[in-house]
Amino acid sequence: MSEKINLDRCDCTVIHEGVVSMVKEKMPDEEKLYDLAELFKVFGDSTRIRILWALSESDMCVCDIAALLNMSQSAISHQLRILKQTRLVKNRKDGKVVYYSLDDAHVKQIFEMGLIHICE
Amino acid sequence: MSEKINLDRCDCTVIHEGVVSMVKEKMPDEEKLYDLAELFKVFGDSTRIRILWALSESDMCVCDIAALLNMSQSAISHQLRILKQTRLVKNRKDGKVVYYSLDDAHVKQIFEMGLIHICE
DNA sequence: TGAACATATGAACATATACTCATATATAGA
DNA sequence: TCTATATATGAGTATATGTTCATATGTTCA
Repeated sequence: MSEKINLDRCDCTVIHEGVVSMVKEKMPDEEKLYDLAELFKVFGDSTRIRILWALSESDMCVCDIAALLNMSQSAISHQLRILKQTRLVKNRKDGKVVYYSLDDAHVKQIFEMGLIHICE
Repeated sequence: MSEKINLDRCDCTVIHEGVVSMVKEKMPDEEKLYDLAELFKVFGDSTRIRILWALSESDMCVCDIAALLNMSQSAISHQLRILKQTRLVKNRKDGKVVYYSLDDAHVKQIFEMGLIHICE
C-alpha cells in the first residue's frame, strides 16, 4: 500500500495508491461537483439566506424584502436575480409590483441540514 | 394592506406592512442565519466539495488528496484547515502522515439535498 | 401625456478569497 | 545529528463578489 508515484501538479508522492484510485473511480463527474459547489455558493451569503428564509415564510415583493432586511432596493434586486438564475425563486408580476416566491420545495430542507450541523 | 411607511436604508416604501412584520417575527436570529451562510460558504467551493466527497468515500492523507485532485499540497492543506475549523473534517496523526476524515455524518445528506435541486 | 412609483441593471469600488511561493515545523530513519 | 519527507502556514497576488450609485424600464393613475 505504499507505491509512491510522482504526479503532475501535486508536489508530493502518492502514499496510498490503492485508496486514491478507488476513490477516483467513485467520484462523480467534475462538472457535477462544480455545479453542486455553485449551488451552495448561492446559499453562502447571509443576504441571500435571509431572503430565502423570508420567502419560505411568505411571498413578498422587492420593497417588502428591502424593508424587512433594511437594505437598498438595488441590493435586494441584484440578489434576487442570482436566486432566480439558480432557480431557487420565481416571480410573478402584478402591475408595478413583482412578487417573489420560493421555486424549490427543498430549500427549507437544505436549511434544516445546515442547522443540524451548526447546532451540534 | 398598503400602509406605506418609509424606512431607513431601503429607498422605497413598505407595501405590505402586515406581511413584513409577520415575517420579521418569524425570522431566526440574525446571528444564526449568518452562521448558516458561513457554513454553506464552505460548501460553496469546488475544491472543498471534492475533498469532502473524497473523504466520504475513504479517509485519506494530505498527499493522497492532492494527488487525487491534481492540486498542490499547499492548496489542499489550506482548504483542509478551513474544513477543520468548520468542524466538517477531523484528523489523526500517524508519524509524519496526517489522515483526514469526515467529522459530520450529515455531509452526505447535505450533498444529497443539493443534488436533488440540481437534478430537477 | 406626464408624473409617480416599483423594479432592473450596468459600472465602479471595496472587500473577500483561493491559490502560489517560500519557508517553518515535525517526524522517521540512516 | 543530518537528511528526507509530510504537513502547516504567512505573505503576496489575481480573481470573484456584494454593495452603491446612477439610470433605464415598465406600469399606474391623474
